[in-house]
Amino acid sequence: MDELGKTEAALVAARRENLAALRSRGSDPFAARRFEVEATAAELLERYGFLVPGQDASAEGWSIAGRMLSKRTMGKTSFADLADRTGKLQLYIRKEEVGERAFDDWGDLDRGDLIGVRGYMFRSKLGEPTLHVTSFSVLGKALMPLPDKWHGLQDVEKRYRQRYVDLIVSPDVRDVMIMRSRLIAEMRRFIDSYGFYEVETPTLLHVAGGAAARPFVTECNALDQTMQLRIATELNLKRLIVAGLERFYEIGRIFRNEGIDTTHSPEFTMLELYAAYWDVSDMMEFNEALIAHLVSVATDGGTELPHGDATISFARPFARIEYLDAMARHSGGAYTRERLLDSGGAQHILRELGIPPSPSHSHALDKIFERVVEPHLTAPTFVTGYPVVVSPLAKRRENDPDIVDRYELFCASMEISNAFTELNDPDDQRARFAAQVAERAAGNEEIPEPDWDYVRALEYGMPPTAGIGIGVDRLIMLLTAQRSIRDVMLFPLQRQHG
RNA sequence: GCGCCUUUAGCUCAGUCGGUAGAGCAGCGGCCUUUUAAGCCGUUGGUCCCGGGUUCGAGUCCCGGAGGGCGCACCA
Repeated sequence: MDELGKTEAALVAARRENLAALRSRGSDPFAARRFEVEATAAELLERYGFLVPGQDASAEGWSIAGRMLSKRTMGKTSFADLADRTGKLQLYIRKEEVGERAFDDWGDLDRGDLIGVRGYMFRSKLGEPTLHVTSFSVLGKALMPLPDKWHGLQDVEKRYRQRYVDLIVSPDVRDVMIMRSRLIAEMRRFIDSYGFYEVETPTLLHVAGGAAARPFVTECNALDQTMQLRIATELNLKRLIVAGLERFYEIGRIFRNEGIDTTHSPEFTMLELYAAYWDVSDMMEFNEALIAHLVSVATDGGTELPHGDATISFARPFARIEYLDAMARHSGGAYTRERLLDSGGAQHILRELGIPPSPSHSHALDKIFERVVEPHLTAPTFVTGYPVVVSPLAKRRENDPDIVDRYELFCASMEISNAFTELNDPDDQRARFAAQVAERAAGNEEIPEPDWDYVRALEYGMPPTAGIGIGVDRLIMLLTAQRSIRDVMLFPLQRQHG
């Protein structure tokens, strides 16, 4: 634990004195067990919105609990702000009504203390709906001082490291986290309405596969074996397609041992969903409906999201463009199919762009796309038809075997989802894994070791299937207009210091 | 990994040309029966991120380091 500075120690000491005073009057904050909460702040504000200044509803008593965020005492009366999970409610208390002993307790309350109060609603002279307190109990004491009541917590590092403090004093942050929870619940509800099961698959794996990323490595003591944290849920989920579950999804934590920036976190939440007998076009319809629905929820029925100084429209249908057409369009026709689908041609384009050479054809294509096309994808856009070299798990097009039936949805220059018709031909899959072995041997550490049992699963027969992965955190960023992925995570990873 | 910015009281921030550290809030002591960043009077509180260096003298200048933010690189 960090040592306290002298000033801070004095503040804590003052609060401990108030704690002792409360205990001496039999009001030990830490002795409280439970409190019967009859209403929330939001409920009382809603219910008594009709009161006019000076009017009260003293016939109806309510109890409410929360944290006292400020106190304004004027001799024998006092106002305070009480915050619960739904918002803030002003409290009003008079010494002559609650008695000296209770009012002394009130005087020993510090900003941040937890209390339960009973009283009735009225509207104050200045028009604020307020609970007139007739009795209260102290339910917990804040020994540590809260940040500045006006400016709140501005220190970004402290906000992430002590998120509990940030959440106490920053309503905006709390609102984002609550909206995140609502949106994920809404995602589940929407998906469930299509008859999907929610499943959970292991995060600890012997070989992390299904994506290209460096894994976290750990030890399993009981097995005395090295394990990896999953980098995708894809392969296990498709085993469940083989198993016959047909429609299911997983919303789970994924771990990638790579860079950290405003759109990348080492652990993040991914939605992966699979539907037997769907193809990529079915998935695109579903994806578009899901996103449009979530935009509607986030904006109270709207179709536009704020993004920086602009707004982005999510009115359906979203834009659609073929991968190769997008490359051609944004290069003035210079990046042709022939050049892109040839490994040497792609490397040559990299040189033209001044990008260092890539270890593989697939890597080169991703670099080119990222540089040339992605910055233009502000409005929601489905980019369709990816080269097979960047899609080792997707099914080739019937009439164009160099291209797979896949799309990625981009928005605000971020990749939001990635979907394809799944490759279910075990021989083709085996061949593509074998090609990856070569790439891995050539030094691309992000290429996973092949999961040969997955190929064996395909040999039992997998129906035609479409699958999708959606980066939940990035989607929440979009829906809540946050510029950093850390701002949609409760406890973002920070370096340990000391 | 590279660049830019940043770190001063519990919190939010000033700190000039290098001259011995300031405000507001919070806290503490008063006054105050409808306030809301309550108000008024008084007052406590400092490892200026850490370590070196230059200097008579460093929060300030120089070097090194740490944490954080942003950008680049990296990142299916």
